[in-house]
Amino acid sequence: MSKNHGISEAVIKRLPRYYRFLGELLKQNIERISSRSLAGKMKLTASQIRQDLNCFGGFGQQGYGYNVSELHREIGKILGVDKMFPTILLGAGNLGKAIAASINFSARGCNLIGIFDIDRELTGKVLAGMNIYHTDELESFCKQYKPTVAVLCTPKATTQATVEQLHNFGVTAFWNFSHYDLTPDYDNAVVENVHLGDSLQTLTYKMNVLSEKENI
Amino acid sequence: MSKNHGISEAVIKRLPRYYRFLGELLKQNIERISSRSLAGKMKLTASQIRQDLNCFGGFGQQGYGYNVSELHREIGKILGVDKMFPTILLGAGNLGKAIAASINFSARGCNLIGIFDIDRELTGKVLAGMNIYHTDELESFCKQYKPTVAVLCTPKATTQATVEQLHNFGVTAFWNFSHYDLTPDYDNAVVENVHLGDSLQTLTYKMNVLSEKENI
DNA sequence: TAGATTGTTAATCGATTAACAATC
DNA sequence: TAGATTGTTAATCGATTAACAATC
Repeated sequence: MSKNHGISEAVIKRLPRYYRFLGELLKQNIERISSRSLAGKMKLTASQIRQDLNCFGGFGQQGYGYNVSELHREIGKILGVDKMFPTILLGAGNLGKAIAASINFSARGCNLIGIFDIDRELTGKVLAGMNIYHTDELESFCKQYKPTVAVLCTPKATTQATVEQLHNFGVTAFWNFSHYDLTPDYDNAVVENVHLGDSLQTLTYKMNVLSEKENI
Repeated sequence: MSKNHGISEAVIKRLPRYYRFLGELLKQNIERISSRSLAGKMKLTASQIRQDLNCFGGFGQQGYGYNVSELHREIGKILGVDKMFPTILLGAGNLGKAIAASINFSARGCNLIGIFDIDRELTGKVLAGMNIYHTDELESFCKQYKPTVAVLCTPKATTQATVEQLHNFGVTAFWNFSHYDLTPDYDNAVVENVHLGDSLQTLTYKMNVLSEKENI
């Protein structure tokens, strides 16, 4: 796991949210904002916002606050929204299809260039404007197009092997939706595990607590 | 937001993962496990596991460790996997369809009983074995079936209004996939926001850090 | 009994919040 | 200049880790 230039995971997780809120303000033609007023909108503290932003530089100005469009641009740069990481998606099942169709990859520095599945029924069909390739073609595709990001919508059982293969082919970032918990042992790899089932269960846990409370 | 019986958010977020790993061990017919050995598998510390579990009770035994099937059952009970919260899904777009089809709701204490969309093109079609209803029927449906959990795959713009409406109809848990950040002002409501775009951006951030490091 | 491993208290570490001097 | 608000240091809070007595 990379050391993230010393920026804590907690701060990193908040960055995309800052970026979104600033984008909203920009749309509303709001020119400047204070940490206090942004904190109000985002349900954070002004202190935390100033601390977070100062991890990356002094974007504000005393007595004025932050220039919305400048701050938005700076955070965008930090997040790499202007990048074009060649990205592939593996597993064109229900979730894979939905992600290919509904995520705006290019607004997030990723360029989706290929979709793969083992099912020959799907191979050749079109999804999100691109052909679905058979997994057999993965190696030659990677050699030619050199993707660096992979979206994993693969079954639990095959994920680990797929990751090892992809890593050999030069993929270093894994957005993992499979039920397999990916903990990369490579130094030069980054992982983001998304486990939707776990997310639903934290909700049901809270729901249980809530309903117990009400039954008292 | 509910106070979760004093259990910290960090612990709650780890519970579903404990449950999954214990389920795996159970499948492998492993009878008992020590906090040390579980920590090795889950890449946590033994200390943390013992602390986490002791929030809910003394499930282990000195000198022995934890009985896998007992601990699995206990955590399942805490998460409420045996519940049957009536659940509805709003928005049968790409993501809504994928979630309806790919999430095992019943294994997580939820019983998906209805899918709704404003698009009359979709109304009447079948998804995940059930009819898609028009949003107009939401009120009468809620009065009859009293769902308590809602999955929101709705557009950003309509989410807040939908939540207010649903809350009036008795829905108290919201699994929110819309791009709108839900921060419920009700006491008797729980929310889990899932923002897939944000998740991808934390990955691209780390990818940027990684590629900068390599270019040194 | 001796060995193992928990439950739990104490120590450490990190993240959030508060305070305030610097400065626009 | 006076008022506002940042950047930054110090204080607080909470979560993780370490240690160890209790006990199976």
